[in-house]
Amino acid sequence: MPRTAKPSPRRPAAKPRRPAARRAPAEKPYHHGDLRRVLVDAAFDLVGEAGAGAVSVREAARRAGVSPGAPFRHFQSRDALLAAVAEEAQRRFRAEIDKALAKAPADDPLKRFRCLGRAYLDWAMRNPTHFEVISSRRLFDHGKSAAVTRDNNEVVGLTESLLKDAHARGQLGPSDLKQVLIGARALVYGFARMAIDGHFPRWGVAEGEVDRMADAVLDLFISGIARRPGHTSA
Amino acid sequence: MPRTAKPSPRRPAAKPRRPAARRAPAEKPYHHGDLRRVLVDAAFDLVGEAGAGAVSVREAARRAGVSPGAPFRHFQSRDALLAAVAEEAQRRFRAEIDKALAKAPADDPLKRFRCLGRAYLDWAMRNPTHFEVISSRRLFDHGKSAAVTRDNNEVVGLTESLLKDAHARGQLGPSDLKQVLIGARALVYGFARMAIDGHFPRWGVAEGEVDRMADAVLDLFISGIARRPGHTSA
DNA sequence: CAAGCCGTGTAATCGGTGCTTACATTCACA
DNA sequence: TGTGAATGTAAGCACCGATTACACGGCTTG
Repeated sequence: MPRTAKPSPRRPAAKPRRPAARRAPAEKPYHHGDLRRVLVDAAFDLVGEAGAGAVSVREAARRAGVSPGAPFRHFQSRDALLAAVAEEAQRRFRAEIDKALAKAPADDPLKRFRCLGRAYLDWAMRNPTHFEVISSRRLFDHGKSAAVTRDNNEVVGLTESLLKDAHARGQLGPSDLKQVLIGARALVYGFARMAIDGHFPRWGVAEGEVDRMADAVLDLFISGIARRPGHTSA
Repeated sequence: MPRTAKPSPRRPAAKPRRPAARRAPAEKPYHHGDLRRVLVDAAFDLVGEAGAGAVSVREAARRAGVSPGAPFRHFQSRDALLAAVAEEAQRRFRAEIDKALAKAPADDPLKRFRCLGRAYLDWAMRNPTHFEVISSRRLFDHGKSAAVTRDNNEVVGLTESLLKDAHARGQLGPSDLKQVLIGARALVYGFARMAIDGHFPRWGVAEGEVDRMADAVLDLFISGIARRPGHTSA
């Protein structure tokens, strides 16, 4: 695949490329300072600019100002490079989740639960291509990255424990917790993907409405699982 | 991309390219019978075998027994070929939806609504790669195919009208219909994508449980929007 | 029936891609 | 200070999408 056949912006060079180990930056040291890092950054940017499909080893090498074979010293394959990008994306995603939860009321699990969902949607809609990388396999094999897997499992555990806390406090109705967990996750993941995959226009949701709709749908779901007058909580 | 680097079966050639003009299809007529159809079928199979990424014009040509340039007489680009595959997939998807609705009780909109969701999930999980083709843009531009767009809009309209009917019959609670529509769609789409993208294992849902979980989640959502004792329906 | 247009196939070619191998350079450590 | 390991370059393979010039032959038309 011509990989969307970019005109290949190709930086005008001008890369000091680091203070050089000892003296005189000397134009172009044979060894790149931290090629691995630069390659991941370049690939990360490529994902942001045109999606995972736009990532090519050669383009990353071009942006790093290095020969086409060089990246293979650091990444066994294109997929490995993409996996590194996924790890970076997953790290940032996780950080935003944590930040949002830090701002949420510490003593209301159900509100924290909702806040988690909202933060998830916010990040996904603001970083659609990176979200896709960390979400859909086929773009890269999640099993290949222990870091992504671990981070993911932590988010799962976090979600689960918030739900359990809410249940313990009597905030939830009689529904099965696991079903609620999966339902919530499906709802949020589906909403994010609808946005990313461009489904909203044909479902009658205009660009500017998406944010409010996100809130409304979260509220709808939560009101559906919350304890209601007239029901016991178990 | 080596596009999964197939060993490239490559027919044993033997193309005398005989006159064979008049009768007896004999060996190999210069003109293929219906190359376009055969190419779409081949590409359709490729999607089923290894996903949309595995579709290459050359492989489709190989399977059709024609030269690599031949497909371009029928499809302007690889994307156009993929769009044709998407149309075929969308057609089959739509057919299954209609079939399922034909079996559903005609006088219970809410049950028909649930049945539609279940049929959606069934088809998606049985045809993950084709579902992905008709769902995520980036694989092909939905705007390029009027047929896919039309079919999609019909499904949207169908869903919407079922919901309206349910509301008119007092089967629903006081929630905003549009929010219910989007919530339902997000839930179902998200569930399907979780299955396709391999999320269920890390969310604690084993292979064999997915089907029951699908039912449970549908019920959970519907019970959340259905009219409940103690509430008026509007 | 013959002529020839034109749709549809082939062959050759171009540039882009992932990836490998052989070689060159430099760093870091003994 | 010398040397091996790490890391870059150069060249090249196979595959891909896409384009072009040319070959075939079914079809209409005179």
